[in-house]
Amino acid sequence: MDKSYNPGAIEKRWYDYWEKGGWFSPQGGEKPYCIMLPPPNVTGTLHMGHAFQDTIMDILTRYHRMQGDNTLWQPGMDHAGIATQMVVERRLAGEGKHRRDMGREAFVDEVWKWKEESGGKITNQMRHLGASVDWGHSCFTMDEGLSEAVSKVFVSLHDEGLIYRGKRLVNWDPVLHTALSDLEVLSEEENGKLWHIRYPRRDGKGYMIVATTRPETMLGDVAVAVSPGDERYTDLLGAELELPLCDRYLPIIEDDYVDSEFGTGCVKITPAHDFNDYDIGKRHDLPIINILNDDATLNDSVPEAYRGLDRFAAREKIVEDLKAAGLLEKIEDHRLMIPRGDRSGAIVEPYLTDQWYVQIEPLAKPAIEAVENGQIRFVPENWSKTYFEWMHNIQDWCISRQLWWGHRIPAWYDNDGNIYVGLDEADARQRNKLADDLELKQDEDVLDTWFSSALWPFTTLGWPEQTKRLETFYPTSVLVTGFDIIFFWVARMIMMGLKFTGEVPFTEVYMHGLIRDSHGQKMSKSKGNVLDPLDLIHGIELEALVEKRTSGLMQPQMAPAIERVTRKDFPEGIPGFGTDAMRFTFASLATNGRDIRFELSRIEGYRNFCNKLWNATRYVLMQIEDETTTQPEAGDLSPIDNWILSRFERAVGEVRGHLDSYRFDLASQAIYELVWDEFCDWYLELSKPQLRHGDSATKNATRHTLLKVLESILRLLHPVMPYISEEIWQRIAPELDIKGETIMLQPYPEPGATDSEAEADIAWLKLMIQGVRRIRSELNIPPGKPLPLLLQGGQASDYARLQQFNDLFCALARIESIEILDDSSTKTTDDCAVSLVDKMKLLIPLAGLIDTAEEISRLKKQLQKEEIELKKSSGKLGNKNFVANAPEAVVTQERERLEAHQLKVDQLQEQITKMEALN
RNA sequence: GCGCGCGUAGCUCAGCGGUAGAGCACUACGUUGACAUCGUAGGGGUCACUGGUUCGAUCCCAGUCGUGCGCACCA
Repeated sequence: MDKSYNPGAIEKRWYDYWEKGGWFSPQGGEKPYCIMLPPPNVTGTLHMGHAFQDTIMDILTRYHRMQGDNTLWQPGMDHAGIATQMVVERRLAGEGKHRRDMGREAFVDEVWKWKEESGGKITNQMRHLGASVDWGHSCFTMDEGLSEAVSKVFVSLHDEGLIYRGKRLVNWDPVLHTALSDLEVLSEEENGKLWHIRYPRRDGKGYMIVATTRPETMLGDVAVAVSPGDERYTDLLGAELELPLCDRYLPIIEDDYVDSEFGTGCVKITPAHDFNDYDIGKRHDLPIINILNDDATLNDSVPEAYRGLDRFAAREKIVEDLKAAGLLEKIEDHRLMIPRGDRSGAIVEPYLTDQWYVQIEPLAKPAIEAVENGQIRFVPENWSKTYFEWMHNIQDWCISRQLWWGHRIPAWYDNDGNIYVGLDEADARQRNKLADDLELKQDEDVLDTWFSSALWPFTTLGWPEQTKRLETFYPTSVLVTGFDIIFFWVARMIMMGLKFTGEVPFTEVYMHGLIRDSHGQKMSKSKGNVLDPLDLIHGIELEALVEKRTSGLMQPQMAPAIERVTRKDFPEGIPGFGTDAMRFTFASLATNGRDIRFELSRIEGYRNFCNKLWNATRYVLMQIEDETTTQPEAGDLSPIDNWILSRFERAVGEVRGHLDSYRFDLASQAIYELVWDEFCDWYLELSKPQLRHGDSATKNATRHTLLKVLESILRLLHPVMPYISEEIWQRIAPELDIKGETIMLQPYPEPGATDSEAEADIAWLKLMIQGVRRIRSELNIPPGKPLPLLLQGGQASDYARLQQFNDLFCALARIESIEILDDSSTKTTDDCAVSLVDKMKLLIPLAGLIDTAEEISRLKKQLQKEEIELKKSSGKLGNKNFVANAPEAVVTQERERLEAHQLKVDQLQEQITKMEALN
């Protein structure tokens, strides 16, 4: 074995080996266990969030597979309508082409080509991550089968009246020329203005002043509203206003919506371009005047001077014209919420169009109940509140998108505009008994990507066919996802799952946090702080990293700032840490928190952990090299063997408990401590004198325990660190006559019996060794210098243990001789450094070694600490209420503490007095 | 406005009604044949603040301050 761990050298071959072995497919077994991969966008690449999520899913998958469950991790990808169409359009733009020139069919062909090219990147990344997904059944949302399922669901919902088509205001993205659902619109506060405009009274008796943030919409005004009972305006009711710049008159109406306190207390009403106004218009039966084209230029219903102008150019001109006409009262600065499309970033317009909707309330109700009654459990539990909050206020879902890439809406129109829905055109004709020669034209629009994603848990398993896979794995076990798509995806899967299968799609939802950079910033290409998981695995030079982060930016002017930060954060670039170190890092970061900061120091630490394990293995292999190691008799096992075996059993219980409760941070910590703090720091060190000086049975037992514990640790670790565990296991398992092609199908450790006696023994031994080491270190006695030791005041148990562990103790503490001082001893201990283990004093003669003054100051420091603790204890016990009310065990424990501290204080004082007398 | 979080060691975070923990960073010493990607020892915290409940609060409750996120919003 290499002297240090080199992930690059080992990771490659194992993934191929596993995949060729076919072990990623379900292996059978009584209990099914299934996780659906949240399908990544086929045209993207995996970012740190994906890698984190995939690590968690792979841990769960491997954990359950090793337990013998019939385990499936179902992979696949999403066609990501808008995002993908944008990517391909941008690529075409680079070649000077536009989709409108090439036509729908040719464009969609282009997208498929790109999909083939790009999709491979993600599978490649997942392979490097070690993801044990069932590649053989990988799905794509636009696959034939999944697409048929989409049509079937659409038709079925339509038959039930739960899908309808309607003309109403939607969020319109004027750059992408499509409708968006509420969720795809992000509103943020921005600087704007509030224009106060004079609307002249028709009777010539002055003005009413209305305030607006979007003056251009005045061209679509149909009324001015005031608050009912607003005394300023009561005399105006029934009067009319002239709409400036237009040849129209507006009624004055009263509506509760108006807040008389805000602005001037009157509101211009533009039903075609504002959601609130739309409602008011309906209440008052007002006309609706749409003034926009679908690219947000002004249409022909506005005065000629404004036609064809972009909405913002129109705004400027209108303000100028109002000013010229003396109708602009004032302009104020104003903060307001600006809605933007989440993909294009364009300001979204409320726009009157025909769209398809899902009537959501009937679907939401059972979905709410499923979480209320515990059929679905959120982890952490709190997320159910967010879920309920949204579900209780849910709005109908706009599912049509004016795009070319996606599932075409299965609806056809005749020349009179009648709508016929069916699985395909023939089905539509048949269902509606249409003549074969009736001309039909399919709806041009496609469905929201999330419509097909909502069906993912059952369509990937074969639905609507009642396949064996569907029967076996549905409902799935757990959904692992980020809270940012709880509405987009989680809620919709629950609704659709219940509707079409009658069962929940999953019984648990584990919501993980969001990976941020080391400064707590969300990672994004535009901020230039993204990390490619592969770069952490393989490493990347600084220059390449800078190039990667600054190329292809939407805002190229950000490049210098990005470069500066990158050079500061990664002055040396990124060394390759390997997949296992990265996975362990992700596991250790998977706390219940929402934000997760990713720092290089963390992954570096876990790379070192890999090296530690690697070298522990080297040690074990060196020990067994020229020996035959056999299963020892129980009686041959020494207390240190029984100790490490017992510690292992405890760790197994902890790790399993943490994995079962999705606490990957605690699980990885438990493994880390077992490997490093117990196995390496203590057992390996204790095994050395054992293997050097023990009899042959002891040596054999020690060798066997080294192998056994290491082999078991590898199985415990495998779900988190699949590569290094496999690599080492392949070398260790044969030594124990364990047969098996791979560690991934070996049984996951189950907790066995612990040995509290051995644990107590070794705890004592550790205290003894540490007592001596502390004296050495604090008095600057070289670690290698052998020392004589005097013992005083110990109990029978101390001396019994001493006898048993004499050699180990002397070896690890570097003690050359031990003398026990009984009460009759006259030997002076005045000039000894002292360390306390329970009631026993460990004394090291200082003659010629160091200055007694140093020892005195060292002892005084310890004394101070003990006195503080003593005071705490005696304070508690002095409180009558504490003694009377606290549980018996707590009081007893406190009394013992008091006694122990008192003893130490006495002993330390005594020693200080003696030593001071010497000076 | 409504909802959900967070504030613990220099940094990043666990913990949680009964002596404050980890990793990294820091200090001192150290090449004893697994490992310097290391070892040994050590320093470092009125657990944001104020009240309350309790024998006992970092933990439970109320409030304050700071901070983050989601949803809905007044033209």
